[in-house]
Amino acid sequence: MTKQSSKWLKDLNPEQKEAVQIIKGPMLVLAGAGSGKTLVITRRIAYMQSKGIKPTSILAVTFTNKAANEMRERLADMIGQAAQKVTLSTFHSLGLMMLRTELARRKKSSRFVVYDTADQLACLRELNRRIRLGRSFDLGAILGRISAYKNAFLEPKDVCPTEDEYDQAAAVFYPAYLEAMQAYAAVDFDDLICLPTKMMEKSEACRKRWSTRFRHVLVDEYQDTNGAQLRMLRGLAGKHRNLCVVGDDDQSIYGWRGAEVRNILQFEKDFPGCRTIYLMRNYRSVASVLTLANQVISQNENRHPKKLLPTRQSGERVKIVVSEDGESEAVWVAERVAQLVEDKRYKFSQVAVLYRSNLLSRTLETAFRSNRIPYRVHGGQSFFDRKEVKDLIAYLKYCANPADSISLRRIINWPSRGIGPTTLGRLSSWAETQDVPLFRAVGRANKILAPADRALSAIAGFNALITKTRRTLKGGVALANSVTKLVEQIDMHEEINKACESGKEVERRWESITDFIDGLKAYAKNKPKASLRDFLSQISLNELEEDSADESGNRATLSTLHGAKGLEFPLVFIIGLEEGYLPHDRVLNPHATDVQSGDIAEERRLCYVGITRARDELVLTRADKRLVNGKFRERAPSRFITELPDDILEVDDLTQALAPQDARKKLAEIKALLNN
DNA sequence: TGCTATGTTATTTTT
DNA sequence: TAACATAGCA
Repeated sequence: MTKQSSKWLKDLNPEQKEAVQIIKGPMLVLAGAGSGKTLVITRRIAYMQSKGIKPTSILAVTFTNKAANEMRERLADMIGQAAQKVTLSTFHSLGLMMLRTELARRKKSSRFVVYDTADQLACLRELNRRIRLGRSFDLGAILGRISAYKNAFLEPKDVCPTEDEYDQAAAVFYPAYLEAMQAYAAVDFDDLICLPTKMMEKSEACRKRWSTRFRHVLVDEYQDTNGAQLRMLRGLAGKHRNLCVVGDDDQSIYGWRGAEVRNILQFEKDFPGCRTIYLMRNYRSVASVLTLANQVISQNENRHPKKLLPTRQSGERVKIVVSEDGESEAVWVAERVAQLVEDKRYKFSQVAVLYRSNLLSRTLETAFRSNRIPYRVHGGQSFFDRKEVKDLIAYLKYCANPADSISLRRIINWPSRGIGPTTLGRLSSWAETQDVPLFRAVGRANKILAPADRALSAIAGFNALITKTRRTLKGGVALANSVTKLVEQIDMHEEINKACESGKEVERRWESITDFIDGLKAYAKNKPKASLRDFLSQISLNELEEDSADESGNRATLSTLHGAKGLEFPLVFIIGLEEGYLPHDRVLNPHATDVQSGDIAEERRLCYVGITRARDELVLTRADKRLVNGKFRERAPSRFITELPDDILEVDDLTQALAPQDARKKLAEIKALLNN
């Protein structure tokens, strides 16, 4: 073995070594939480390179862009420049890249835009006007079903009729949706996986191109892949079989959006002769945390039975703190954090508070603010989801792709310029009968509307604005300038002014716009060659890095349990350990609209993921009652706690903290204080 | 056409 | 509770 190669095996345990060293053929790495998974993946790539494999022939797929960036950084620390040559991306950006490349190859236009969920819903809303099924449907539920059809590669004609009325509605919407998306020249997230996969399945030459380009494929978080992604992998790596997947069935938490745990449980069947490696030594958490984690997850069935093995000392017993209500829970956590930081036990940045639902972050934020604890909320509403930013993006999308009627509808009367529903209705029915995109009608409005129509001049103004903007939007550094101009021309500031109640609100919203333009500037500076369309797809795929300046700041993290996947913190709080949150109410009482009913096992895995984020100290909390939908409700402790052996948790019941005589004493103390 | 008031209605997780 | 939609009114 060369010196170069052995360098990448240093300080690894035997299983890790094996996972790094065997680079040919299919491999399944079952990597428990905190078992050095990222280390193994990056070392493996470095090792491959040292063995003469070209970095350009390596593809590593991760679940989120953040994970991809992180991995690239760690890889760059190891192999420097060569790290840039490795293709490291999410399934979705990989699919987009493949799609663009293939279309260019076939000399077809790649003038499409990527629709995010909000755009998809707008598209369905549009169709809903036309389709008008007897009653109103939850369009989100329909969208979920359409997504399921797509991921199963079902054509509208293949959709089997069922009794469920949502299934029936979705079957009606499905062909219309496909048609509309085609007309808008738009693709959705599912298309980014399915279209390139279909291309590979249809054309052996195409499949070969990609599987030769990527001779070695690595997939992280394999437990979160869905059926379509498996099919994509089959196309890429089915022949050369140099496919290494890494994951943990116990951390599968995206079943609700179509992830198939089955993929990881059956990998050995899908790729016979595969090597399976267990990474079960945990280097992250103290033993007490691992005991709890193992206990919680062992209640699940249908899993590879396994246990995390501690390598660190025992640590303190995990506490469960019981508060009176949600507010006192949040206050207790905030005060505790403040105390521990003041005692120099932790820095703010070492602390995370995790919860099942975003709803719970509100009270927490209030409590943190009043305790002057700096924090950042991970997840939640994204910057690009804010209304004003979305409006601005709609302008850009329309400029990039006039066929995008959804964006056109969004902006044609925003800010209001007197092009109301009546006018729009006339234009769109003309477009529909002529079977052309809406923008054609907008372009020829003077032929369609009555000559005296007051909307005509408004439309002319709108068209002029777009033409002018489009000319300047060619990309590069000029991008930010022309967006600034656009913002001035539509007088966005005034528009925001009108829409807001308070001056503070105006300030906040206006800041989003300036932030957006700043982001655009930074982007153009980084990638001077990038086009407007590149920029837009990066936004849809969440690929833009957030400002890294405040990431390094010393702040506590508030995050959903889902958002915390892959992260670790010395001190972790998990709040709301109650029936209704963990497991979530939606799982206990499924709705008729749900595509698939969730399952308790996934909720338990979510709990497990949360627990295993903690390095040194873990605190669980719950409240006896809580404000739910504006009403106080009694809350029962989570079954994930009550099903555990008694001695595993230390109970700290704040509601029982004061016996009556103590309470009287306390009261006297307070009175004395007041009298002073 | 736009605004306001009223009612309604849902409240999980996100590439 | 609060966000959102729709109907009704100016």
